[in-house]
Amino acid sequence: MGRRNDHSRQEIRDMTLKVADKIVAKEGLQGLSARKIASAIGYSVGSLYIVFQNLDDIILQVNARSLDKLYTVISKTEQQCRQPDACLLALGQAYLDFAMKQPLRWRTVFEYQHNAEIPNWYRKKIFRLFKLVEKPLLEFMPTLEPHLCAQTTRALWGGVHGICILALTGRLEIVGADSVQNLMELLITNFLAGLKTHHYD
Amino acid sequence: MGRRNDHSRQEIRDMTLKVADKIVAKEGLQGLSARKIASAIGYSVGSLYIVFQNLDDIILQVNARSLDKLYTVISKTEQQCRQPDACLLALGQAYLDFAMKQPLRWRTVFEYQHNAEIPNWYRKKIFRLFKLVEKPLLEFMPTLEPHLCAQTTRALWGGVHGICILALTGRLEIVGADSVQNLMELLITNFLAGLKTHHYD
DNA sequence: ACCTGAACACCGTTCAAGT
DNA sequence: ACCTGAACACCGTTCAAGT
Repeated sequence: MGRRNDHSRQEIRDMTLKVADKIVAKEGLQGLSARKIASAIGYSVGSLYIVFQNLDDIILQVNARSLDKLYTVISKTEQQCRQPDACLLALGQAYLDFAMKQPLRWRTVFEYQHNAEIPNWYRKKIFRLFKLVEKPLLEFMPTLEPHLCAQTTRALWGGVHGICILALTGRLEIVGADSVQNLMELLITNFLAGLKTHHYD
Repeated sequence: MGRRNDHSRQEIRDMTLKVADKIVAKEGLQGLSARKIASAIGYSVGSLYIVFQNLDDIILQVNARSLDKLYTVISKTEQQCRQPDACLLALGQAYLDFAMKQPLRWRTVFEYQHNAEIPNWYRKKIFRLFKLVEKPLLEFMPTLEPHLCAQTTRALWGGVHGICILALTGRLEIVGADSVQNLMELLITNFLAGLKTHHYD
């Protein structure tokens, strides 16, 4: 056995990630295994460990692709709206929409606990997402100092995220919430209305 | 082998849950396995499946105990405060505090995806928690109709929950949030201030 | 009747061995 | 040099067989 040279290392990487991405999207983290990926790309399990460090590494790459998809959706939303408060609401709804349409992909991004440290190129993908929210928030509250603006954005994101994850994991259903979109609107509009009452000068 | 009769079924149940609860608290879901529980209680794996349906069943029981612990903490908090807005903030902080002190237990409650349907006795444990939040919220907004009060409570819970889960999974750190408690206060106080601006009559 | 533990169908990861 | 697949140490769940 051995010595096929059918594909370059880069080609094996690409095939692996394509297959892993598909499995995560269709079956989630639970459905992903090194053996399954290997058989799908026509190589042995061992080969994966030549090209990637481990499964953790592969999942990080898949999650990076998911963040890119999310960025595409979120930045389109940000470009389409004018008024800052409507924009923030639309961004929250777009985040929810992405989570609902790609539930397994989205959950993998947030539920998988990476063992290795998160590399900088990955962190950058997160930060540029935040910038898309900080911008309309600053328009909404022009006197907000940068640091408070950043923290307020993170608080709002936390809230929006919580409603998404509870919806996806069926917890909102259990609890008798009638519409996720409704809860999202309640959270965002009340939060923004509350922010306005401060009118920092 | 077989026929020991050292313990009644109920005793085996109790031992199992005690051990499972300890493992979940110390090692989380990942550390929990039927084989590990079995060896800890001195019975074979097969015995667990005589007394419980499967691991799913065992985890549900463990999560029920966690909800009881949470209820104890939350109800104490609710009793100690007078002003409704301060109370709601304190409840959010108590929820966060529980999550931070029992991270693995708390995460198991929310991250484990049960295969079987959630039984009614378990749902009741959730509803009585909500009542502890709906009460001060109604005091804060006395004119809120019951249904909107329930939905508003769920929206606020979603928000609070999101900040907790992002904190526990290290996502807030990655994102450069400086203090979870800070974010929690930002979220709750702004949400409540926003609610007040509606003054439904 | 009660309990066991081998069996089945899986895991992630490694590394000696084959071409 | 490149790749394999058996090996190791695990999984959840079942069920024939032993006392």
